[in-house]
Amino acid sequence: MPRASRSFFSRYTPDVARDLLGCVIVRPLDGATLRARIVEVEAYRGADDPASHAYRGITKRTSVMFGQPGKAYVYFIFGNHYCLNVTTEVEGVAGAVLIRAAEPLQGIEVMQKRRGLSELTNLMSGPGKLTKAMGIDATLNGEDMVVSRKLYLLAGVVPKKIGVSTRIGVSVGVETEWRYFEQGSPFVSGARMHNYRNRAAGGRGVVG
DNA sequence: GTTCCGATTTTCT
DNA sequence: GAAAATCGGAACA
Repeated sequence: MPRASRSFFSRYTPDVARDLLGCVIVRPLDGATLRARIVEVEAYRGADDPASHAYRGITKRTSVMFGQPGKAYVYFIFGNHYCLNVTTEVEGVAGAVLIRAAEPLQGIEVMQKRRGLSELTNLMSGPGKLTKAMGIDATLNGEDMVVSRKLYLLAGVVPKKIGVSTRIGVSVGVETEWRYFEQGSPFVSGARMHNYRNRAAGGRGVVG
């Protein structure tokens, strides 16, 4: 499979998010090549999306979201965790897709060692877990995934059954259903029950 | 099984 | 100074 191209990312963010399902993250690390298939994502935009970091415009942190599409946007959260996004939309327009969960494919022993546990369904079932398993941190912020050798994406086949729901862990923009996941996959984020309870109960629809 | 809670630090107001 | 696109562990049932 070829890499996802610049034009793939240079589109309306929710569309890119949905099409990223089934794509493969590649991360050479510790003498191995880690690979994982994306099963859960969320879209974030700009001025029209109060849940987005870019809602209030360009800052030092969000400048990557306004730049060229196809770049890694990595940020640090809650004192412990990194989250991996890929930028979208044409240059000058804010957008990014948060990679929330993936299915381990290759380099599994390295991931297990990094995470300190062996259960496959718990290795990358959440944005913080995924970055820890793949050794992704702030040094990769701004990395161009269209050409990088450290971190990139291979085009994949979008799953037949895609679930849609509201985004997890946000306190504003809670009614916007921009979370997409492979329905029935055991690798999606278990996401605390209380995150779903008053919302979309794990998704309600099939799109695509 | 579910629910609650604290860690820890960057970024922006 | 407050909030944050989270996680793992502890408590309880």
